[in-house]
Amino acid sequence: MDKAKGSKQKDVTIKDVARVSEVSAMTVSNVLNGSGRVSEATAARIRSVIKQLGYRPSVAARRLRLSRQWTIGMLIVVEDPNFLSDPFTTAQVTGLTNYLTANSYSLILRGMKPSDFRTSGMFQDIEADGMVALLSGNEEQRDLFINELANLNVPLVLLEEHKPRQDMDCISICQNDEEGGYLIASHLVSCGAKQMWTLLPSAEWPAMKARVAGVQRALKEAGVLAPEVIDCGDESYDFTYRATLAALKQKGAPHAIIGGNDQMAIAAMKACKDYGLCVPEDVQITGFNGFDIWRYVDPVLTTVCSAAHALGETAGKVLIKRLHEGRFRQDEITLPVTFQQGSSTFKNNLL
Amino acid sequence: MDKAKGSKQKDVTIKDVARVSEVSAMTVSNVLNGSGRVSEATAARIRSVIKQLGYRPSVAARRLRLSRQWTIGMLIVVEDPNFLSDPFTTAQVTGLTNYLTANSYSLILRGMKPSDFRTSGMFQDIEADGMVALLSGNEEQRDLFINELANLNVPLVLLEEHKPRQDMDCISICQNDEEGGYLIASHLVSCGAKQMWTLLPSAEWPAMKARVAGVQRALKEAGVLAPEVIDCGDESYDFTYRATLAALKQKGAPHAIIGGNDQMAIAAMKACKDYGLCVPEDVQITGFNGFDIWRYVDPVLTTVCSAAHALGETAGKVLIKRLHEGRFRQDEITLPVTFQQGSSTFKNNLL
DNA sequence: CTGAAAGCGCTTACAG
DNA sequence: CTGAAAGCGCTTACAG
Repeated sequence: MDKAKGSKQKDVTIKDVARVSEVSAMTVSNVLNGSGRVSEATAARIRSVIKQLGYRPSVAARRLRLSRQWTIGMLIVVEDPNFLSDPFTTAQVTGLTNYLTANSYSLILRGMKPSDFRTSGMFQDIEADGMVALLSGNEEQRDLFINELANLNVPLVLLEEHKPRQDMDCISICQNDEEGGYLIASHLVSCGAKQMWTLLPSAEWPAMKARVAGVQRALKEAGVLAPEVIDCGDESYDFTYRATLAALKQKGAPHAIIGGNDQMAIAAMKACKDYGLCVPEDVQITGFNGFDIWRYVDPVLTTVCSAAHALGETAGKVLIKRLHEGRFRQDEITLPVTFQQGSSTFKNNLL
Repeated sequence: MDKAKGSKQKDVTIKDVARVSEVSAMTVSNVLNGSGRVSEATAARIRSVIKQLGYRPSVAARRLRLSRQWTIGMLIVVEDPNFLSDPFTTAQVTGLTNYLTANSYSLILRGMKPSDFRTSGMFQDIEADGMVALLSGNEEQRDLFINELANLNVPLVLLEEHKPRQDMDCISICQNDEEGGYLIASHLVSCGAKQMWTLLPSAEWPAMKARVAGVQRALKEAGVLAPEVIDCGDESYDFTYRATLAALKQKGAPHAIIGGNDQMAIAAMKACKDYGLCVPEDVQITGFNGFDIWRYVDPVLTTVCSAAHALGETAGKVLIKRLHEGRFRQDEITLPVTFQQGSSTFKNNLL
């Protein structure tokens, strides 16, 4: 019955191999795991029986015995049900997965909306050796998820999010978004912009907040007006386009528009064009992230290249290290970002 | 020692709950699984002990006992190490993951290059109840992976790939790419195009091949010249841009360029502009897939909307059904695609 | 309504 | 160099 239900018909176990090889199960186990001493003759015989019988060890049994899963869970919390639509997210997932695969770990992937939070017990079916989380939503919502993850009692890596409490078995891996915002704004100031907008989604991303903070720092240093925040609702093309167009109509064009990410910048660029403005002559525009997409538009976007793949890879690296060493060595790791000049801003960059 | 290595300190087991509740372990199990009859008083007591002790059942133990994993594996084989960079891929992953999560299954994700194929035993660490695969590479390479997956002895779903052999416990889930190609080409013919190029990556995607076949069918029916295939090397922006520009210089502009997907069409559009051509006046351009990206460009791309999310969701649906029913009911499912008029082609569509 | 026993497939000490 | 025994944490018949 259970078999008919689609479970593996894994008929051959270590005992079968042992019987046919005329040894004990534990000798087979020793051959499999290289532990203990087994004569080469016996080992060779066992190996051939394994091949002949098509024996494959049960990882479920090994997991139970060793209480290790060789599995890392990744949770992505975003409003968009298509939770992988942002290339910044996918690059992190890819970086993590590639690292884990190379180190014989598996990745369990799960996406949720901030509002999907239920009371307790959400991830208990995952049973991983560690968790990696990429969260959006307001601080309260993110905290709920972080607490829930902490309840799992496994090491936790927070991507683009600060570690909330010292006593947690947790590390934070960020890129220097604040610096990125600073670079962008300094560049714009050096290009003569005095009045700027920042385009943000309503959903709170810690990364976006940091970018804005960097922008503000640069403008303050330069003695330029703080940027006006345009809330775009969600960060989709349509919403951003409409919000930008509405703002243009209401307030007239600023000197520069700082997109929360490349996609938003591109939507804003289209809105500017449709409003009759030339980029960069009438209004300069910048993005953030620097994936392939920034080149799809004309003029090519000035942006900041994110270390997304490296974020994911680093997450995997520190997590596996943590699993071996018993604790994280740091509370936070920050990866650098780099400024990328395009044609959507001027080039008389004084930096 | 093992604990220090980062395994869960799951100290409390079903036995602990049983002891504290003053019942046997199996009564606790009955409460947990709703099976068997337990008096409401006992059940309530046990539930409160569970909460108080923070007991969480071991899924590893349950898996071993039941020899079911509640896990589906997804394999993505692409040349690009950033194996989630194509939105067509991510939408399928998302569709699958969302469906699985809603049905209490987990998704294990793994990406590989076609050339990463090793001899046998590649996925044995995955131990899932079923596998879903999205493959690229030439037919021979894809066959290697399919065979390897078949060796796992679990039901297999092939996305955008035909089932190679009748006797496999396997189903193929495709969208009607051929029809999509047909719609695109018919549209272009109705818009006056007589000489066309198709832009393809060197890597073989079954989906792309089907699109070309549809294009050819339409042109043949219309008595128009078969399209010229421009091999772009890989499907990245840079490669496609350069290949298109080189072809323009060598052969002059065709009436229309049919991109293998939206990204390639956008790169080609940029190449045409840089070559001094107007779109669509001098050359019409079409994409394929219709994710948000097709709107990022100016003019907006004429394309075909793919059912990517539905492909992934359907994969999950038929797989879980198969797990319950013991066999797949069909060999293949084909989802429809829809034509999407943009401004990168004319609109005097006679269809 | 509740329990004692067996067993899922491994690996880890401990003997020999 | 090799093996018998115990146990990882569950659930499934089978009794009572």
